[in-house]
Amino acid sequence: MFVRTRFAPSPTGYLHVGGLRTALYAYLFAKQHQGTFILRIEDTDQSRKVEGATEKLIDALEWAGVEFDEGPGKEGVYGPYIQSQRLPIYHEHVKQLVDQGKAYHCFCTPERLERLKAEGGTMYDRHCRNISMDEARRRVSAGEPNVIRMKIPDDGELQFHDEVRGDVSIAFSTIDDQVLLKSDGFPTYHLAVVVDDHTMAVSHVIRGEEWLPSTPKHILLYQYFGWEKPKFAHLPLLLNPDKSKLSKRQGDVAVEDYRAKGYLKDALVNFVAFLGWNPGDEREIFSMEELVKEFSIERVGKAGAVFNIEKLNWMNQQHIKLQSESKLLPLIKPLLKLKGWDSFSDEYLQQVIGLMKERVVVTDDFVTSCPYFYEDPLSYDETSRAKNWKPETTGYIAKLIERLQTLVLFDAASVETALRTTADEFQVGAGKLIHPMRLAVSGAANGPSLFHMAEVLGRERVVRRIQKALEMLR
RNA sequence: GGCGCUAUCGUCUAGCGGCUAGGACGGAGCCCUCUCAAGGCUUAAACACGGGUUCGAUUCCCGUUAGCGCUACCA
Repeated sequence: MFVRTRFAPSPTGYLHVGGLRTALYAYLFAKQHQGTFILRIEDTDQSRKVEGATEKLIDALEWAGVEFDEGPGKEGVYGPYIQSQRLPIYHEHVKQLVDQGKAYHCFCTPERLERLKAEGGTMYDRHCRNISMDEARRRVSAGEPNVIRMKIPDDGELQFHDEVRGDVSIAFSTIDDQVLLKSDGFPTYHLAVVVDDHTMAVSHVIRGEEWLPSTPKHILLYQYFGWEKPKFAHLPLLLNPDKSKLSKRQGDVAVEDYRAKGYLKDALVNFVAFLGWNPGDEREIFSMEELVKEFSIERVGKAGAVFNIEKLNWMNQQHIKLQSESKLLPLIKPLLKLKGWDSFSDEYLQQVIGLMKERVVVTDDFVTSCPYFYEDPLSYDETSRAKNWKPETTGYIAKLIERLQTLVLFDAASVETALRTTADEFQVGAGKLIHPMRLAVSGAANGPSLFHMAEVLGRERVVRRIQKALEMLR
């Protein structure tokens, strides 16, 4: 099968997670069939221009690992890939339609259109459809503002097959004479999408469900042009927890937001892939490579899916656990730098990552949940102090620190032996020393294994912190 | 309002005529344990409603209801 898919966002300033999923599905489908994945920028609305939006979009896609083969900056024979740079192509095509009587100039003013609507009209009344070609040409050359509308048949219906929804049919009587070319000379989405998908040889149009109702118009255009139509697949929407269309108001929707919050690209990609698709068995953790191998349009669901942060968190945790310390390291270093903690060796940090990997949900946690790996405790957890630092504790710890100072090898096993021996001497449980020592060394009530933590921190820090705690906590 | 799409635990979902309706997240409990996690085990929790078709419907058909989408010279 010859496959070319595309992701065709309008440059709004950021990549929406729903857009990420649409792009991902189109990408997975193309890659799986050794096809081509195209990025096309749909910027035909001049009033909605956002500076730098395309760059941000590309940046987010690249971060996520959804790499396009053709698109802005990767010009192929089908370019340009930015619609505002393709105006002549649209003009040439729409002229053809007008000449063939499949579209017509409409001179109705915005005021007239508004009046029509105010009077209860739900569709354009086709007022300009009957203007003769000659008159239309005359008025156009006289400079009268106009748009070009496509003629929709009076009756009948259009049926088409959707790869995820099956057969869909819509009566022509419910479809408006769609504007194809705006008065500013820019095409509307409907014209541009059809012309571009055809001229770019797109084989499968994979897009959001919001486009389903206008697909008949698009198919009619393919017929008007005498082109073979691509296959269509309309994806279910991503929803807010209250089931409304996923929006900014109810949380983060930009891919950049999740990136900034410390989610791994693998986790976000895995998660959005599973919003509307599953492999049919019980596996859930997938890499991009596995998704490419296993994805299938047939298994894409039809119902909208709520974007559930809790599950994303779990998935991120799973992916962090799977990631090696060395892969995680470059993700953590910039975060440490922000805190001014940038003097640690890679080796030390990888040990910290090894201990923390199973206890974090986002990468920020490697920094914020365990400051004790980067600086001496500034305070001590009050609850733990009240519970674990009794009057007799000072004596135990004082003895323990002596032993720690004389250890030949300061590793987890030796520290543990030293602590348990001390506990035995005082005839108390090891817990009577473990908890106070943890408090002294980290200032926190919980964290990784105390003995391993001690090994990673090293004798110097551990001894220093315990001595300080002995003064502070007595 | 019109048109369209959709409908299994709270959430993501499996199921493609016969199942004790399965899994995952989250919740509860237990185990492990130096704490927190991780992990293991157990548990509560769903077929929107009403008609058909059928020996038999979660599954097929038709309604109803609900949700969502579209209804721009926005995409």
